[in-house]
Amino acid sequence: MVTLAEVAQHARVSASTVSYVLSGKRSISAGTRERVEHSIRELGYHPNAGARALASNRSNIIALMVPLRTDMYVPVMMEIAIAVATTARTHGYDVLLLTGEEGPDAVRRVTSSGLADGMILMDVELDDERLPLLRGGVAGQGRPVGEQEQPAVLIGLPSDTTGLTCVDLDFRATGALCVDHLAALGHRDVAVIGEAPAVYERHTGFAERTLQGLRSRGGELGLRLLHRPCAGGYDATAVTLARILDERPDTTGFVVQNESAVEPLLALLRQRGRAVPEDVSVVAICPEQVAVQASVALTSVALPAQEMGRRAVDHLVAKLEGRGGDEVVLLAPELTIRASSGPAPARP
Amino acid sequence: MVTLAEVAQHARVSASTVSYVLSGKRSISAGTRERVEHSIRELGYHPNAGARALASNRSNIIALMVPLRTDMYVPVMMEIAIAVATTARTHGYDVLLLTGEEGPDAVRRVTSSGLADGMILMDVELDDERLPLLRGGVAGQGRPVGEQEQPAVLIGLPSDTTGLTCVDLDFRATGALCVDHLAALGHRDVAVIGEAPAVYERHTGFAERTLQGLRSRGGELGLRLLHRPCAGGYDATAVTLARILDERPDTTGFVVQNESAVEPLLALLRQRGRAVPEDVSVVAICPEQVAVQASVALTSVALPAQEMGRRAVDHLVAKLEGRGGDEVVLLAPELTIRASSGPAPARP
DNA sequence: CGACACAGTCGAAGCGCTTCGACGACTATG
DNA sequence: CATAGTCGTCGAAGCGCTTCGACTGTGTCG
Repeated sequence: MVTLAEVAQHARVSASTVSYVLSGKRSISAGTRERVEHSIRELGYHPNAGARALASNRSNIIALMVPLRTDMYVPVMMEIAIAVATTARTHGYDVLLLTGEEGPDAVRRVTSSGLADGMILMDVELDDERLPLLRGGVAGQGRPVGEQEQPAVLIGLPSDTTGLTCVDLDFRATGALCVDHLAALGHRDVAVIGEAPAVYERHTGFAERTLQGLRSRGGELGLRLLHRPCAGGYDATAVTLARILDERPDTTGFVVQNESAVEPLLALLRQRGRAVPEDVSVVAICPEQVAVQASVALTSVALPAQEMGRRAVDHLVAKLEGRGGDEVVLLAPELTIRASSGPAPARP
Repeated sequence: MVTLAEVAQHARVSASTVSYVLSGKRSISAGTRERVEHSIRELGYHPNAGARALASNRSNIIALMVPLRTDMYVPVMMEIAIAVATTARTHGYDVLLLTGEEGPDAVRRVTSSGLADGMILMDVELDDERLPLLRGGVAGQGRPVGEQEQPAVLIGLPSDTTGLTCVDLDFRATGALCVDHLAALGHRDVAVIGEAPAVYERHTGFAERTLQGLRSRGGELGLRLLHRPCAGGYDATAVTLARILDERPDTTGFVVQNESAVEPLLALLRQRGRAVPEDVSVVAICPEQVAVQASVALTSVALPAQEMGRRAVDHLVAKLEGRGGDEVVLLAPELTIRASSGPAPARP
């Protein structure tokens, strides 16, 4: 193992000089810098992470807490995780992968052991038990003794965002956008095939916010909106669709939020002789890829997974460097019109 | 921040005693142990990771290198990653998430900075460029100067496994198992819908090995086997299926390896009036969940993602603790019969 | 032309932990 | 009863790095 001292010796300078060449925190003459850099390359030196963390009190590691359950949006999670990892690298950080399993304990462990400099949390619930540990110092509202603030960014939006930095798609606007589109095409009866019931029971923000957006805009536009949670998969979707058409036979518009209900829905509609988009229109909220690869290319609002991962890291790094404070970033949804939506059929 | 020294002071013992209580490397009297543990709890002490890594030369971190591309098997990757993370925690390790992006450099960086104690690599190619850095000391075959061995476990199987520890599903046996099943049901013309062409071009081991298994057993049993790569998604699958039925109209058995071709295939067969399983049988190689949720519950060989993640960690930890050496672990495939396969229809 | 700023370098302290050797107090052994 | 061994504890020496203050030499200004 090559150490700083060996590099220093090889370059005939002191250890501190090598350190300053590496960090750039003091000016170094061009000649010295070159000699040192040459020695570093020649010896294949890599600074020891532990020593660095100990001395500088920064680990250059970001913790990423992913949900343990794999019941939803797995590809989206993965995409976010990968975007986080690659973006972090461009800032010189590595990413530590935590699962939700440990819950708040993980936050405490990582914070107080100095394992990570900051953390990014995915799949935040509306009233997440980890939040108290993360909130910035709010005036007159100290944290429990011995707990210090951990710079953090949430991907998702809890109900109370004070002292928190959050990045998320604007799901309210997303819901509104879907409704707008269908209403503009003349649809009056719209069904919403939502996430699995468990997702609502957990009070996952995005699902509820989408619904709010759908409902409030739907109300404004005078649509008849029917929302049904759906576990996804073929059988569950079949049941959900049957119930919907039973209750509201005139339904001509569908908004689907559960990506694992998308393909089953299309197949079922086909089976029932309802052509897409001639008889019914379908708008999905799902990753681009799912929309494009579906058996009917789907009009959809994309889930900008990469963008969210990138933004989360950028904000966290800004915080770590003392720039920028708490902030809620809501990404504007974009609707892409594809082949699954069209004018509502003429009323009989 | 609470330090070891403060705990020691609080418990009225020396710092080293606290350290030994924590590590258990020397015997401690029950009374002292209790006092120390009490102080630790009371002060909310968490050892500083950097200091620990520096002094002990072990970081208690495992690096997990996931493929950058998200073109295949994303849920499987995610499941493996989560299994790795949770299993690692049970051994007292955390997991560092690396993307394939940096390639061999990431291996070098992590190795020589002491960031991680060992690594797990996913999506290994047959002749992966990272392998030379990982191979154990093979007799008479030293590593380049300055490179030291990094304890590693691969998930996947390269062509040359000398000096390597690998964990994978036995894809050869998997292929054979699929063919066996179809042959036993009387199918003579079997088509294989494989992974995307790019996967074969990269020489990803599992795809080629599955094919070998299919072909060799198919040959023994006298089947007519037709293999076609398929990018997945509806359109690509439609093209692939059309070609297959064009070339071999008598095809009654399908083996599908690309999970994103599964649902499209079922829809397309339905459309062409070929009933599953009455007219054609389908066997899939995919995660359990996909098989169960499909529009026809699929007879399948499951991809044991969790199992692979767990095993990889267990083996790596064993290595790190000096137990066990290089080894290739091939998990035996298991075929679950569901609704998508049945006796071949009588010949006209 | 002396005082002063500043760039460039060094030495040393110290980050919080592990671990080695030492040492006193006991217990077993012949 | 002397000797060896064992158990439980301590002190001190680092691990490899960052960073602070100090020092030297050069250029600048009044």
